[in-house]
Amino acid sequence: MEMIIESKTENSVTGLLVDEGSVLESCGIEIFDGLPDGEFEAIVAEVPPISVAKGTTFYSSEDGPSDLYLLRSGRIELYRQSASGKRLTLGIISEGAFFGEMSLLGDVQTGTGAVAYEASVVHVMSRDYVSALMLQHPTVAVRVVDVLARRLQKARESLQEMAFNDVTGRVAGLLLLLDPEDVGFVEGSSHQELADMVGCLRESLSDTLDRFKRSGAVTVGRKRVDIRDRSRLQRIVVQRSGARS
Amino acid sequence: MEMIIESKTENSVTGLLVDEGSVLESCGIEIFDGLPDGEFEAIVAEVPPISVAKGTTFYSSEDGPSDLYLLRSGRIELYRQSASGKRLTLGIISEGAFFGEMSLLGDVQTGTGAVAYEASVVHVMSRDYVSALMLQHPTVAVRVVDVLARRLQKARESLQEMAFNDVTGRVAGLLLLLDPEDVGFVEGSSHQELADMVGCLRESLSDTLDRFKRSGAVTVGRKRVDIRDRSRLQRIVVQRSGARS
DNA sequence: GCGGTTCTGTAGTCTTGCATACAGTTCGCC
DNA sequence: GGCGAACTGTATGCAAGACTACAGAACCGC
Repeated sequence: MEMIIESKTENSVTGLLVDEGSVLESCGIEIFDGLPDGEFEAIVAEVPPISVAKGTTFYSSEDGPSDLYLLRSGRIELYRQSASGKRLTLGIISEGAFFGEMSLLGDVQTGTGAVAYEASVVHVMSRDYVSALMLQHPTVAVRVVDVLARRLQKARESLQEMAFNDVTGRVAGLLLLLDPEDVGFVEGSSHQELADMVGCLRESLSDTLDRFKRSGAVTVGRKRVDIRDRSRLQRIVVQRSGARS
Repeated sequence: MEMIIESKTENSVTGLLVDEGSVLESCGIEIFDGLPDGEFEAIVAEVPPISVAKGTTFYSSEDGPSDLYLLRSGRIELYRQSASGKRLTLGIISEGAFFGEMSLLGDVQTGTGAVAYEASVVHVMSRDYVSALMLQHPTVAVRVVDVLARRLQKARESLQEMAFNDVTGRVAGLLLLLDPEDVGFVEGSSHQELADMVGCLRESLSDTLDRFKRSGAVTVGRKRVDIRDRSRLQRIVVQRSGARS
């Protein structure tokens, strides 16, 4: 259900992952950070950047990824889709992060899709290239471990939320997560997209938002939700997580 | 919801993880396999094995893990628990695998618990020790990446199943997964435990099993389910995965 | 064998959210 | 400015499953 957001002021409730790799240092790629000067450039020289238009599919449900992708700029949506067309957004990968990690495994797993959420630039690296890289630069391997451990953590949190919270609680958590910095609003996502993140129907989501609106917790606009009473949303999340009675 | 099973004849439907690290080679620890002779012994000498009784808690929901654990023998249950006491089994770690990987991250995340499912023996390694180890032996790091990528994959499959399948479909998938070798039965788990794996009430699970029984797909005994018609269960899984109509 | 404990069967109520079906609205494009 | 597409509001039936509440059955230890 939940996307998996990774951000500094992180909300552990939903486990959504957005803005992954937001803390960038020297080279702008999370797993290559801290390499000796010049190394990064040498590595990247081997795999020239490729620009893709919004909507480009990197791999889809039928064929899993066979490469690892480094996102140089733009945003990528990771998702799963059911036979009947229902979609579940697993996460949004943003600048500096990688995706397609299943390709690191010998046996390519099918099931996940990745599509460009907006125009993006990526480096494409083969499984073998990445393996060699990690063996040669242990710090890179350690960084990858770090990122994967974090994503696993988030995925399990999502699982937990899916298991314990009802739609109301999940939506409340999502809103808090999509506005971690407390900017006061969430913009750019349609109800359908939000629904895909929490794993419910669009109608159920609209309905839930409407209830939030009537209770004064939020205000809704087209592709926009303004958070009026953050603490109320927080209370909803707590109440709905496991204490159904 | 789903446990995460890792086994050779793997069932991609549920994404359950059981029998992780079942393919063991030289040293018996998945991440240390393939090290030069003597290296493994040297590493382990630093962290003597510790025996724990069944039911021992390694870390609980309140305080996340601060160490990495290598399971030498026995089985460990990873779980999450809600405020109201509902439990969700994330996975069963078995011989040769590690757990507590969140400790590899700087910020210790809370939420997951780990408890000995049976009498077990573990090595306990500090975060720093593991980091140093990975830097010194890149092959170890690469192995860890491999395992984490696989677990992430499984966790996302569980998420997907949780989002798209109803309880009936999930239970069918669970049974198939708990009997990957087609032994013909699943033994040793109470209805409560099975329910914790699929993320539903015990009553709902009993009910579902009963329906399976009446349809001739299974036979149920105390802590035992015999699978009579495997293909029927498979059909149920497919039908229920996304095509609710 | 007895008593407690753990496990399983059953039943009934009630809420949630899916499925379906439209109507209205805003937006972008021509 | 108008048309079509994408987005949002609303309503209704309906089934799944949570929650509650017991009762019987199998096991365990003494």
